[in-house]
Amino acid sequence: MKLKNSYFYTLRENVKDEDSISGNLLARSGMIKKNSAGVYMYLPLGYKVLQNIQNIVREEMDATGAQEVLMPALIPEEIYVNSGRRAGFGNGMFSLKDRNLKPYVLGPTHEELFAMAGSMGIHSYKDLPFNLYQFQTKFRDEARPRFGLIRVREFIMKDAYSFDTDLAGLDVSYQKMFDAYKKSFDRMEIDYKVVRADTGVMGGLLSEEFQAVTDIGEDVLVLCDSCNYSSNLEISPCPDNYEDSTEEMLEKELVFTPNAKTIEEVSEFLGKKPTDFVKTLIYQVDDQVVACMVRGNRDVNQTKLQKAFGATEVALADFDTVKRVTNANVGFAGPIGLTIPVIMDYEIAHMRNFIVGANQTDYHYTNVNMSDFTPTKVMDLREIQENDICPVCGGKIYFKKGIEIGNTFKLGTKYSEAMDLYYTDTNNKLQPVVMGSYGLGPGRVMAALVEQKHDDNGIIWPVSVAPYKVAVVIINNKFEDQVKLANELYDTFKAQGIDVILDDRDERAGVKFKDMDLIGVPVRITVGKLASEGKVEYKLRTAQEAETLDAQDAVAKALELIKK
RNA sequence: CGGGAUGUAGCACAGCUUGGUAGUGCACCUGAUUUGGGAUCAGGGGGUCGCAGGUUCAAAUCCUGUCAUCCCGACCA
Repeated sequence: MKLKNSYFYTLRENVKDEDSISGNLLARSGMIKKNSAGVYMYLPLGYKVLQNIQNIVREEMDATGAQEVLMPALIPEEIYVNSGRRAGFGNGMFSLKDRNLKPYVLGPTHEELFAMAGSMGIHSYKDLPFNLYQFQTKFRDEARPRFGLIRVREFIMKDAYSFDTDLAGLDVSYQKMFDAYKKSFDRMEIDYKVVRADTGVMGGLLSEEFQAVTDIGEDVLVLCDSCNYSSNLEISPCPDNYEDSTEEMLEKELVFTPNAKTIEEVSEFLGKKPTDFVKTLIYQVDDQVVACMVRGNRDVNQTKLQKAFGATEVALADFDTVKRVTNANVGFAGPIGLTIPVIMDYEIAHMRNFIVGANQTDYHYTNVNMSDFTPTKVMDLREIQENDICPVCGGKIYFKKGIEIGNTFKLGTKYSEAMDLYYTDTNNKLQPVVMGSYGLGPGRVMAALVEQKHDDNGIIWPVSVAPYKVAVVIINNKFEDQVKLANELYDTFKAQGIDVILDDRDERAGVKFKDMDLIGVPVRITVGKLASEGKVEYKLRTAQEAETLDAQDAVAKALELIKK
């Protein structure tokens, strides 16, 4: 691309409505432009990056033998109603009506359509296995889009679906996809972790997430410092290996704790530690109201709660509900005398003489023991914390933040049964097809890469995804030897099939350097004063200093790096 | 969906309290001087001040409504 007659712009200042580093750098470098909340234009440079990412993924998908298709975004609502997922998505789906008032939705994910497509090609076990994938625009009406390309409402997703006769076949197909994901992310040089995750709305047997490690990530990754345990915080179990308290059990006592609602306030008032308390939190679990007990320094893991009840929605109960079930203001709930189900974390069974709310405004009970109440259910309810013991090896747990860039699911037969996707086995019996689904978000990869790889001057793209691999910069257009040599270098790279920029704008050198740094071109070749001697400067985006080389050597060096 | 804030030129903002010819920086155009890390000077173009009502002789400014965007929270395969 010769810049002089191309669409190219950069912004010198941050834009107001981008909150993240990546959102700002991508906007400032003219790669993306926000169009409405969570909806973006991909401009030429940005679209090239996106395509480079997609092409890597496409190559790895094709290498597994998967076949590319393209599904519609506009889908009759009844398809999701029939599969039972319409309610689950709720307001997360964009819905609309056609001229005959028939309801449609914009697809947020495509298991149903792929199951339908699968049925066209599946009759007997001889038709299996195979794998279909697509790059296609998804629509999700996020409550709060944010962080540039990371949480958006319209985005391209690569989704793949495997079809097998049985679980053993699924394992093979799954592993192939899993490996293809690893290869793809490795080629993009992104820093990522694989974690076990909740299967959520997707359902199924197993879910693993590929998480790009960055501080603005919205997921918490649970990692172990001595083994390779890794899990999403949502599902990370806490082993029941607490030590039993050996305190002598005392008689429970009602104490006046005026205006002390939070654990901090009550512990200060009573001169106790948060670990001496048991929190009782009132949750709305679908239509039920339940009480959840965890130790004072712990938090309830809502995903665990949700799974225990097989619920679709879990949220802290509102003020009025709390008042109704506890007969007290928020902050004084406790297990004694409650008529709703009481779910208790099993750590509490090991405690003695703890403090709970008394279900009476401004009162708590001290010296409470297990003999004072009967929980409905005792289970692993709390959220794992840093420095906890690793559930696998006993090492120490630490957290990192991550952005989910890929997700692989072993779906099993959930969708095939819902969508009537059966095959005839060797005994002439109908069997449900066993499916897997595999998502990957190229836009998130793009944003995550910028979050991970940037400096004060701008983006630092890995060669594999950089929109242009080399920038040939003419210092001063008035000198014909510079213009001539730069054009020769440009043509040489072009002839090699390399994406190259010729910065032939009538700008000062400083402007060109700043721009090439901002957009993150990996190699810069500067054609300046020494052009008459056939010498140029060669500088990597990551390097501090440039080196002076013969033009041919600079080209050779660049080619070696790019074609590696 | 709850709480908070903001909408003025392509971008970032001032002006609003106390109504009276719409401004600054960057970007853009012309010219000159410059020319190796976001040049300087001079001149210039571009905005019905988010939108709709209302008050007023007069509204960017005051009032009402509405839409949009952002932040915090809830939610999120």
